[in-house]
Amino acid sequence: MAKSDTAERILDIAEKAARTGGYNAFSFREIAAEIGIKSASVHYHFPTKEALGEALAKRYSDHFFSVLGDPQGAEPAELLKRYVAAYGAALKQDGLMCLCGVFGAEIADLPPPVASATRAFFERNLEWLQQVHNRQGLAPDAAEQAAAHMIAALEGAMILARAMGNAALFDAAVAGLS
Amino acid sequence: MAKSDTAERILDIAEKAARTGGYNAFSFREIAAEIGIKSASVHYHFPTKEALGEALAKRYSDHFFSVLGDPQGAEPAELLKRYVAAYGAALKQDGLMCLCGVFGAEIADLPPPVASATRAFFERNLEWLQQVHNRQGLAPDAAEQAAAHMIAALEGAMILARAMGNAALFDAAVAGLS
DNA sequence: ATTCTCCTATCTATCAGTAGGTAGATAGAT
DNA sequence: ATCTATCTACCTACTGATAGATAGGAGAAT
Repeated sequence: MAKSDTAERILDIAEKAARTGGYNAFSFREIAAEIGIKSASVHYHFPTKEALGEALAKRYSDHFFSVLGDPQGAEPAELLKRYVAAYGAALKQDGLMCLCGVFGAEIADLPPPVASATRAFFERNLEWLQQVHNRQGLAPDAAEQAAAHMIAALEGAMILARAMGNAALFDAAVAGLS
Repeated sequence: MAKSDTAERILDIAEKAARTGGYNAFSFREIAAEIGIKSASVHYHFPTKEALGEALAKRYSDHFFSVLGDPQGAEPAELLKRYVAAYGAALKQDGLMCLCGVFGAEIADLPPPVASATRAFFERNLEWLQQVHNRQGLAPDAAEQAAAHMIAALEGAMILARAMGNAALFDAAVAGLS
């Protein structure tokens, strides 16, 4: 196995906590307790908290884009529907925020490697969406605007829906997007 | 004076920290140190952290809506421009996130009174916008959708712009809104 | 086969730092 | 005298992190 089972479990537990309450919401002790090991053993897999945070953001980003697939693949309209659905699934299936949305909100207080991995997530989002919008015939400027707008609306819709405790608000907020 | 000068300074410092890194980013000790008093003295003005957090969200909300004014006042189009500008100012003048945007992202981990005050902010936003959209002739359902969409896009645009370290992305993301 | 060596993954025990919070004293103003 | 706002001094709980020990398995050398 490339990554040990324990390392994956650490990431799973940390991700859930981070997507609930941000970077300060997961701790080595709590993760360890949930797995049934000692906090020192968590440090064996991830030497520092920022290393764990960085791994978290990278894994989240990779999973996210593996779901979306190639922006040059399926029909643009289908890809955009898939994109909106991916955010909706994160909210409704997991019942959690987008990891990088939470990290993005507190980015100025994150350790540089974590902030950087978070930035990379949004950078990849912008690129992916711009490619899809280009295929729809939008000019580069318009494609960038449309991409930024979609990301913003989706991240914000998650916050709004969670803050109000009303998942239907997510759908209302993104109704016109795809 | 209704609120002592010290209490206002406490709120100012806490707000800045919270809008940078969330609820866990401000502490009684740091606030006290910045003012030049002891942390026990901060507890005199706000007995608990959740009381401070609640006061923070309420003051932020009140300031915000006092800037916006009466939704039945100026022309709807003008009000919407003002609404978008209020978010833009929070980002560009203060260089910070929307307080309730940050709190909203981590709402599931906030003490109930803070979560409640955060929810109230979004509730007020929805109501204010719905009134304005109603005046523009939108049906109730469409007005609610439009309101949710605007809030989402603006909160998300702040996150995106800050995460990417590029304030122009905010403008790009909200270009079509008002 | 047995022994030696190395690696993985965990443990115990501990550290310094910081968190929020409290009790009780005190100086100064009303 | 009382109230306001601060102080000193302390508590318990938790944070991330480290040092050093240990058990068990894998592979190589004898």
